[in-house]
Amino acid sequence: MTATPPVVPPVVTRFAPSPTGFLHIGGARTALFSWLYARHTGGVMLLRIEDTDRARSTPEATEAIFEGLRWLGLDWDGEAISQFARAPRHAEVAHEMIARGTAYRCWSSVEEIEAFRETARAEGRPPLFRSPWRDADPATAPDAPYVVRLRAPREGETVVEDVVQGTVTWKNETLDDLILLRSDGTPTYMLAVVVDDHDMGVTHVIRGDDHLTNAARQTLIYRAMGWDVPVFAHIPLIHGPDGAKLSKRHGALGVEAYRDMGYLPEAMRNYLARLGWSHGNDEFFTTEQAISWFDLTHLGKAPARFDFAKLENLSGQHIRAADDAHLLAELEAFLAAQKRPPLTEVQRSQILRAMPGLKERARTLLQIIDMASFILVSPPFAMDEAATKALASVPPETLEKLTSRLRNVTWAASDLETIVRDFAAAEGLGLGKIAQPLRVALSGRTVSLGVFDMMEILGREQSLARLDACIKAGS
RNA sequence: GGCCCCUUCGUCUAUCGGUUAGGACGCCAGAUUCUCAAUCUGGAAAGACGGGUUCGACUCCCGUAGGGGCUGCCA
Repeated sequence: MTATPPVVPPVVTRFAPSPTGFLHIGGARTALFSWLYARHTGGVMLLRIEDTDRARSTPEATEAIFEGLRWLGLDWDGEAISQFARAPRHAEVAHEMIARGTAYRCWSSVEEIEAFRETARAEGRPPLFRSPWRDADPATAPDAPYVVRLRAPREGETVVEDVVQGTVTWKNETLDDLILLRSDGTPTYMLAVVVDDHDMGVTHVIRGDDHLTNAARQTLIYRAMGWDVPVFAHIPLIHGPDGAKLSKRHGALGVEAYRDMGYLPEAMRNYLARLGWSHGNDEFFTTEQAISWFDLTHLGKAPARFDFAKLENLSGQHIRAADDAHLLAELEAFLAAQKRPPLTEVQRSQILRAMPGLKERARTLLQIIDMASFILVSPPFAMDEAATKALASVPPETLEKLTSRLRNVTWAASDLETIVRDFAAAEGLGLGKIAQPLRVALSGRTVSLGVFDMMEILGREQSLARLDACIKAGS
C-alpha cells in the first residue's frame, strides 16, 4: 500500500506596499523575500497596493513601486490589486461580523476617546479605549454615524506562531476593540489586510517586524470570521549604519537611487537577500541559487544594518562575473535612464573590447563609465595636476622617439608591449617611467586600464594622434 | 507609561550543549605589478552584563542594560 502524499496547498505570498512614496530598501527586501519564497516553492507572489488612505496615496507612488520592482527583476503573478477598490467587500465582512456578534457599532466621538485615554494615562491605567457601546442596549443606539469595532476577547490569550520570531503570546486584556470600519464606512488597514489576504488565498505573510503586534490583532479578526490564519514570517527591519531607524541619510532611499548609483540589480538582490537571511557561508550567489536555497527557517531575528561597503564589494563581484555583452546592455540602459547621450557604434565596439579590463576595475556602472572615459571623452583632455606632472616627467623628445617607433608596427597589445619595454630598456628607464606618461597621453589620466590594452582598443590612428598631440603641446 | 521583539568581531553572518567560536566586507602588513584594480599570503578583531540549569553553555531559563516595534477613525 502506498501512502497518499499529503496535499500541500501551493504557496501564495504577497507584497503589499502602501503607495505613499517610493519603494524603499526595506520594502524591496520584503518583496524579495516574498518573491524568493514563492519562486522557491513553485507558488505565486501577488502584489497588492494598500491605497486605502486616499489622502496619502498617489498614482505616482504606485508607479514608482512598479518601476522599482521591475528594475529589481521581481515579477508578480497576475494584476496588482488595489485595496481601495475592494472597500465594499471589506464593509460587507464588517457587517457580517456584526451579525455574528464579533463586532459592534460604536458611537463614541474622537473627543470622548481622547478624554478616556488621557484620564487612563493619568491614572496609570493602560490607555486602551473601552467603548461603552460594546454591551449597550441596541435600543439606545442614536441615529448617527458610527464606527464598527471588533468585539475582542478580554480573557485568555492570543498566540501568533511566527516562523521567524517563534511563539509570541499576548494577554487578551492588552488588546483593544480595534476599529474595523470608520465612521464614513471605509475600512481600516487592519480589516482590509485580513479580508484581502483571505480572499486572495495568501498562505504566507512575509512582512516587516513592525507588523508583529498587528499580527495578534489580525489573528483576532481571522478567528472572528472563522478563517484560517496564514503562516506569518515577520522579518527584522533594516537599520542605518548607526543602528537607528533607516533614514534618508543612510539607505532609506528608493531603489531607483541605487540604480542611479550604478548598482546591478543582481547585486542588489544578492546583497538584500544576505541581509537577514543566510545559507551557510555563501556570500556571493546568483539569483537562481538564491531561489533554490531560500527558506524561511534561516531568517535572522535581529535587525541588520545597511552597509554600502559590502554592497559595493558584492556589486564589483557581480560585474566581474557578468558577461561582457550583458554588461554592455546594462550600461546602455543605464546611460538611457540617466539621459546621457547614447554610445556611437565605434564607442560600443571599443567598450566591448575594453570590457574585460573595465569590469575588473569597477564596482558600479558609474565606475565603468568613468574608467571608459578614454573612449567616451575625446581629446584634448582636461588633466589634473598629477597627470600633467606625469606627462612632463619624460622629455617630449623621448616621447617622440617612442612614437616614431610605433608608427609601422603590428598593432596588438602584446607586440606593443615588447616594443615599449625594449625602448624603455634602451633608454635606461624602467617601464613605469615610460608607461605613466604614455597612459596620460592616451587617457588624460594617471589611472586607467593597462596602456597596451588601451592602445589596442583605441587603434593605431587614435593612439598615435593622441601621442602626437601631447608631443606637440610639450615642445 | 503599557505590551511585544531583538542582542556573536566595526558591519553582514555560521554555530542548532562539547569548535583553537568559522566565513565575508572593511581595516592593517606583505607578494605581484606600467597606474588603478584584480589576485595571492598573513594579521588584528566577537558571544552586552549578572545570575542560574548542566559533567559541560554563545547555544536552555531568569534578571539587568541597551536597541527596536506597536500602542491612530495611518498603513
